[in-house]
Amino acid sequence: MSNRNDPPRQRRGSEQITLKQVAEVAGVSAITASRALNTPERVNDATRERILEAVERLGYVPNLVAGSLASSRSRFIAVIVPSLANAVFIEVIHGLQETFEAQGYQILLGNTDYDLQREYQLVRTFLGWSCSALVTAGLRHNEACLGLLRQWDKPVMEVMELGEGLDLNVGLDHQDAGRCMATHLLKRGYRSIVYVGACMDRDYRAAMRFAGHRSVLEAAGLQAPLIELQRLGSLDAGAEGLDRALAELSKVDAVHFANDDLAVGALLHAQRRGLSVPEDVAIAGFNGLPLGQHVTPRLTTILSPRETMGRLAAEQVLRRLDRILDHAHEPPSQHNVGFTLSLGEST
Amino acid sequence: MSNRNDPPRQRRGSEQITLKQVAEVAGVSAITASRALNTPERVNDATRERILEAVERLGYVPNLVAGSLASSRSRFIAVIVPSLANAVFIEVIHGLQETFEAQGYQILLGNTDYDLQREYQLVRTFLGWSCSALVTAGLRHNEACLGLLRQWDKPVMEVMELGEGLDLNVGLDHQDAGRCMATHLLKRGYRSIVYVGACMDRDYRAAMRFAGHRSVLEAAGLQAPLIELQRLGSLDAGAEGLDRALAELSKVDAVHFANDDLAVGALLHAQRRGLSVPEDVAIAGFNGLPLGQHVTPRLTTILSPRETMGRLAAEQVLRRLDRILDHAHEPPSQHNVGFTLSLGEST
DNA sequence: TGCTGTGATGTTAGCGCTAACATCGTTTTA
DNA sequence: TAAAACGATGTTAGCGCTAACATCACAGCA
Repeated sequence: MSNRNDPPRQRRGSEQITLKQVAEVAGVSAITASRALNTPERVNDATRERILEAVERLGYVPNLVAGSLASSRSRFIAVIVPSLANAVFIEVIHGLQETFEAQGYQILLGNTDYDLQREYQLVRTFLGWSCSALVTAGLRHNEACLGLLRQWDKPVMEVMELGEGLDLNVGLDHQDAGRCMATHLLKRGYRSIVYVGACMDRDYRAAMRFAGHRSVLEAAGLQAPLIELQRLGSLDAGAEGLDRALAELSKVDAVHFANDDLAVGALLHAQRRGLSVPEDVAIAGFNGLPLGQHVTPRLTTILSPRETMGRLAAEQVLRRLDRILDHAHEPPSQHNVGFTLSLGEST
Repeated sequence: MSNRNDPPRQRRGSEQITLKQVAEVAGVSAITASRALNTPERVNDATRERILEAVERLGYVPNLVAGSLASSRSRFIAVIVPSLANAVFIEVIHGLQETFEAQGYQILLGNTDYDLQREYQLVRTFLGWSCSALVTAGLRHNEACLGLLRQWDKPVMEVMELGEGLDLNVGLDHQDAGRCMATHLLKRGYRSIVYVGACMDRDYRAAMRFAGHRSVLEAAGLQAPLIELQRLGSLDAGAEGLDRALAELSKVDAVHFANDDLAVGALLHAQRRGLSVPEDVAIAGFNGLPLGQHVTPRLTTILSPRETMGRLAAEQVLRRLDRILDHAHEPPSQHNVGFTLSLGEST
C-alpha cells in the first residue's frame, strides 16, 4: 500500500513548457489560458493579452497530443492515395492540402501502393489518431476496411471516381471518359484502335475507361483489342506499349493509352522511331497533364480537373464538419466534376 | 462544493472500444493488454493469445493519441518540403516514406511553398505532435525556427544540400554541381552561356548552382549572364526562358537551366520554333528527371540521387533514434550523396 | 533454510489538456 | 425590484493510455 508520505514518483514527461506554467505566469487558471488560445473571443481582451505575452515569453508550444486526447478530436485529415509516383494524385493532394490547411487542419498522408490490405492498415492507424475526416482515392475497399469505415462516425470522402460510396463522393465517370475518347477516335475515322493499359487489375479506373472504350467500339461493330503492360504507367512503359501495339497487331491506326504518361512516352518514342503522329499512328491519353501540351504534336487527351477535385472534396468535407458541430445530419452525396476532351494534333 | 453523492458527470469520449474493455474480456489488467500489443515478448504466450483474440472480437483500434500522450512520444516523423509541384521533392518523400513506414513510423507532411515563416509554423505544429524526428529540405531557416529546433532534443535531418547544419545532414554540393555543368559546357566549346533560373530568391539552391556556374565562366574570362524568371519552374517557364535568352542576348550558344523542368520545356519549345539543339543552341538542365531521357535529343543534365537521398536520410534518422534509446550521444554528421553528369545530345 | 534472481502480472499515478459544470458580479428584463 | 440572463473565470474530473514501481510465485543456489 502506498502512503501519503511516500516520496512522489519520478516524473516523466518531456520537460516542455506547459499550459499550466503559462497560466501561472499570466496569473490565471489553465482553462482560461486554454480558452485564450482556442476560443479567444471568450476571454477578456486584457486577460488574453497577458496570456499571449506569457506564451511568447516562455516559448510555449501547445501539446496537440494532449489537446486531442482531452477533446477526442484532432485536427487531422487522413488522406489515402494509391501512389505518389503519379502526378495525378499529387495534384489532388495539393488541392486538398491547400484547402484544409487554410482551415487549420493537417493532412496525414498515406500511400497504399495500390494494395487494399495496406489501405486497411492505414485506415486503422489513422482512425487511431482521431482524425476529423478521411479522404481516400477510389470506391473499392476490402471488407475489413469497409467495416471500419461504416461504423466510424466521421466524414468519409471518396475521390477520383464517381459512384455510390460510403458517404461523400467527388469524382468523374471513368467509363464515360473512355466512351468519349473512343467516340472521338471513331469520328476521326480510325478503325483499328488498340487500348494500352498498365496493371489494370490495380489501376481499376483504367479498366473502367477501357470498358467504356470497348462498348463504343463494339457498338460500331469493331474489335477492341487490349494490350496490358505489367508495370505501372511511365514514359518507358508507354514506349514499350507502342512497340507492342504495332508489333502484335496488324494495321493499327490509333492507340488509346490509359494515361498521359504512357501516351507521351509513346509519342516521344514514335519520334525516335521516325513514325509520324498521327499519320502513321494516332495517339490519345487521359488526364491532361501539362506535358502533353508541350510535345509536338500536342496530345489529344481527356482533361480531368484534378486540383479542383481536391479542393472541392476538401470543401465538402469542411462543410460536413461544420454541420456536425451543429448536430445536423447530412445524407451521402455525389458530385460529378466532369472532364473535357482536349484536342491536340496527335489524333 | 461537490459532494460524493452527486451523480457522476456526463461522460464524453468517443464511445470507442478501449484497451480496458479488451483487458476485461481477456481477464487481465489493462497494462498487460498494453504489453501484449506493444512488447509481446514480455507477455506469456497463452495470455497474449487471449488478448489478441479479444482485440479481434471487439474490433479494438488502439487510440494512438492516448498512447503518445502517456509515453510522450509519437511514431510521427515530420517532413517539411518547399513544394509538392516539383517531382524532385516527391521522390525524396517517397524514399523517406518507404523507409520510415517499414519501421512503423508515420510521416507528417508539410509544404512551405518556399516560405520560411510558413516553415516555422509547421515546425511549431509538428513539435506539438511530439514527433520522433524532423526532416526538412534545406539548411536555411528563420531565427524563430532555428531557436525551436536548437532546443528540441530529437533528431533533426536537413536534406537536399550539403553543409554545416543543425544536426544530421544528407545532400549534395549545389555549387559543385553548377561548376560541373559549366565546365562541361566550356569543354564542349560553348562560349556564350546563359544561366536561366526561376525565383532564385526562394529556390536558393538554384542560386548556389548559378554561383558555381559563374565562378567557372569568370575563371575562364567569360561573362556569366543570368536570366531570372518570375515564376517557379515549369515547362512553360522553360519555353519563356529560352525565348528571352535568345532575344535579350546576342549569339547565345548554350543555355544552362536551373532544373530539368525548365530545360525540357525549352527543348520542346525549340522543336516547335524549328531550332535545332544543340547546333543552334545547346541546352542543359539539373536533376536527371526521366523525362529528359525521352526527348530527342536527350537532355544533358546532372543526375541527383533523389530517392536514395530520402532513403539514406531516413536510415540515418532511424539509426540515431536507436542510439537515443541506448542513451548514447551522437555528434552531428554530414553525408554527401554526390551527383553524376548525365550526357545527352542536347549539348 | 533463507536469500537472491527472474518472469509474469498488477497497482498507481500521471501525460497535458479541455468538457462540463460551478461561481460570481454585472446587466437586462418583466 | 426580483428574477433571469450573461460574461468572465474557476474547479473538477477525466480523455485512454503507459512508465514506474510493486507484488507474487517459483527457480536456483549456497
